[in-house]
Amino acid sequence: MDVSAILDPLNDEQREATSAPPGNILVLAGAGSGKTRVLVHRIAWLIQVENVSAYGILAVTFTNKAAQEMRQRTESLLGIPAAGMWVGTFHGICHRLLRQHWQEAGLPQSFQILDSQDQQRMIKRILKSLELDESKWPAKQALWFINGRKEEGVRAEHIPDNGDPVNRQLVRIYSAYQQTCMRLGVVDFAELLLRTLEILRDNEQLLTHYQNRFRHLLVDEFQDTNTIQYALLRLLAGKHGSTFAVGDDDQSIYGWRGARIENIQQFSKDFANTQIVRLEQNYRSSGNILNAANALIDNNQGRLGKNLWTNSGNGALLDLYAAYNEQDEARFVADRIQQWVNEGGKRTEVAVLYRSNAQSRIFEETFIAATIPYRVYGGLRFFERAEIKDALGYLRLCVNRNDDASFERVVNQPPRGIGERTVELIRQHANAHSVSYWQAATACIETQQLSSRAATMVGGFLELIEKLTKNILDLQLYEQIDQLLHISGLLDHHRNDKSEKAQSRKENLEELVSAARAYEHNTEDELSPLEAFLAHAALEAGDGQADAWEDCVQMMTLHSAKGLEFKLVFLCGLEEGLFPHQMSVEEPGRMEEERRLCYVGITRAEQQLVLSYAESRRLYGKENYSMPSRFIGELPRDLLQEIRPQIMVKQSVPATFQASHASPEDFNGIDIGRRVLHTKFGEGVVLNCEGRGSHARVQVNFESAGSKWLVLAYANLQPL
DNA sequence: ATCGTCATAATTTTT
DNA sequence: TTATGACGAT
Repeated sequence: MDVSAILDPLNDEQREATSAPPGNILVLAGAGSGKTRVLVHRIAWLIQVENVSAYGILAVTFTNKAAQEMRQRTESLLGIPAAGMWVGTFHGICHRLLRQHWQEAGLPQSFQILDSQDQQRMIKRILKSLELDESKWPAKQALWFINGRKEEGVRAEHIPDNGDPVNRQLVRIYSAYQQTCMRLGVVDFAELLLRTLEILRDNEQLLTHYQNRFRHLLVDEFQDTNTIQYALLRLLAGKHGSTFAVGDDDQSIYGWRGARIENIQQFSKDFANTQIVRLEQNYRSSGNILNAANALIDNNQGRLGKNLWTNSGNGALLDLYAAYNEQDEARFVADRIQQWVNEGGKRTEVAVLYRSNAQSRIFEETFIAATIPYRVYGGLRFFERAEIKDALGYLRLCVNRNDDASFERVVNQPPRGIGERTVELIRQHANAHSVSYWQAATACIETQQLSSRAATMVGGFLELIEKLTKNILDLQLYEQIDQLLHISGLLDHHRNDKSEKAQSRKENLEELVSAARAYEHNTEDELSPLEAFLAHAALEAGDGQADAWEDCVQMMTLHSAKGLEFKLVFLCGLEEGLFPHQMSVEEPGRMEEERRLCYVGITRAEQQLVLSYAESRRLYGKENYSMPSRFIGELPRDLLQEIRPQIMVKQSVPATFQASHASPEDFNGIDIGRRVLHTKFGEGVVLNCEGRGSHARVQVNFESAGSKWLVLAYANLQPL
């Protein structure tokens, strides 16, 4: 057996983890320490050295992308497809189990999946039917409550009445929501996990079967597991399974949505004879960047403890830019990017990271003005777009007449004269008789509860769906969707609209047909291709933008940057209240997560990290002045290089002394009467100056452009 | 049924 | 500031 291909590319610690005897292993893998590599090599080791059948391996990740990558890299290392191995997200794997055991789970065979949008709409309907005031009972809060309880494995009937009327009402909503889901045959994301846990827990035979099958569990991003995912792992591992968990407590940034960093500490208590391996050698960032990250995260309590190191040298210092305002910050970043490109760098190697999405706007505007191509991550994904959801709504209705969410969505889309009044009648009938909208609509027509006009329209819609169902019965998946788009009138609806939006909607619909054509149906399960495609659409929302291939700067939130790396990283908006975010400052325990988020941001950088903050920032229409983020102060001074074009800030002078005259050193040779050169306005003479630090401004009389006040910090004036 | 106006709220996001 | 949703007017 030649194991050199598996072990040779690894360092000692990676090798230790990879080749450990089967058993429970916890790998604490620091940022950039090769955690995916260890997972992949471990799988190869199990198969090639321990003679484990691929059939006995279950590998779990959090994103579809990570799952794909793991499968791909495993197969390319093995040189053969790892047939029979299960690799997927928790949700994907639970979905697969529920499809196979829908009867045990008490689900209809063709159950549908609600994404969070669907779920929220559904909760809104429930709130209405319970006659609750939406301003007093926001759907979001109910959604949060329901998902939170489900992720803890708690059903509505398990929640004790603690006398709190708010709690009581929320439980009532939870209960009504759950009943409706069951009646309609739909499950939400959390339900996929909870239901799976329940059927395994309550069905000895089933549990034993899977425990025997999956003797080897591998988990990526273990620090992100929530209560139910952890419970699921324990259940599946049983007494005889081996669990190989890889994670980094310092990169746990999803506590706010239920991830429990404690799971990583708990692991060695719940999984017998756990061997712990630390991966601390970092292959990504230069020494200075790593030292900054280490120093920062050292401020957190209760860490498992890790210190990243590298043998690739210190590299450049970290840059820190104190911007005057957010525009100045964006301009500075744009300048540095152009400099990077001028020096031969690629734009794809550059990332602009920020705490909240709202910050992207000013960068976008600035980059457009500077003609810097960029790509913003986040936002609506392909299968979440309204027009795509409309089309899928029709298909779901074909598959499941009881899918009220879809019924309501498409009954008047495109508009066919079925107004709110008619829909409300159907809703009421459905609620009163506990039947689906489809059944209610049929009944309303029969009993002539609708006006003749409405009855005709609704009847027409029902027939349309029937006809559609028949028409597409024997077609290929992509033909089914193509038919649907034509028969439903969706395509025409968007075609008739000349607006730019409608144009792109039409293109998206066409893209949907292509997606269906490219979709490979796994014939293993009993689902029809259409049903499988619908599940795929819900479980894997697809990419945001498709145009990733142009060389452009990457812009994203810190959260979405996790797992990525870039040569040049800008970490922007480092201000108290923004990062760390105000909401985390106020809530106890959240500050450490903010710090981990900052740690994640720092460790994205390979060669150069540029930090920036703005002294004043416009937020929600108001000008805000804030202090530099505490995280800046937690970085070692000697790793930082402060960038302040031409001027020096004197911290010792109180702000109240910032009168109209500044001390000469603020202006570094640019004083009244001096001739200066400006890149845009050309030559001029300094007439006046005021302010200090990065607020310092000068009035220059330009020969061609006339007299202007300029902020010295970014005017980039050359004394002549 | 569609458009315009007003109030309101506003981290982070995958499945 | 802005986006979103609810409501009222054509």
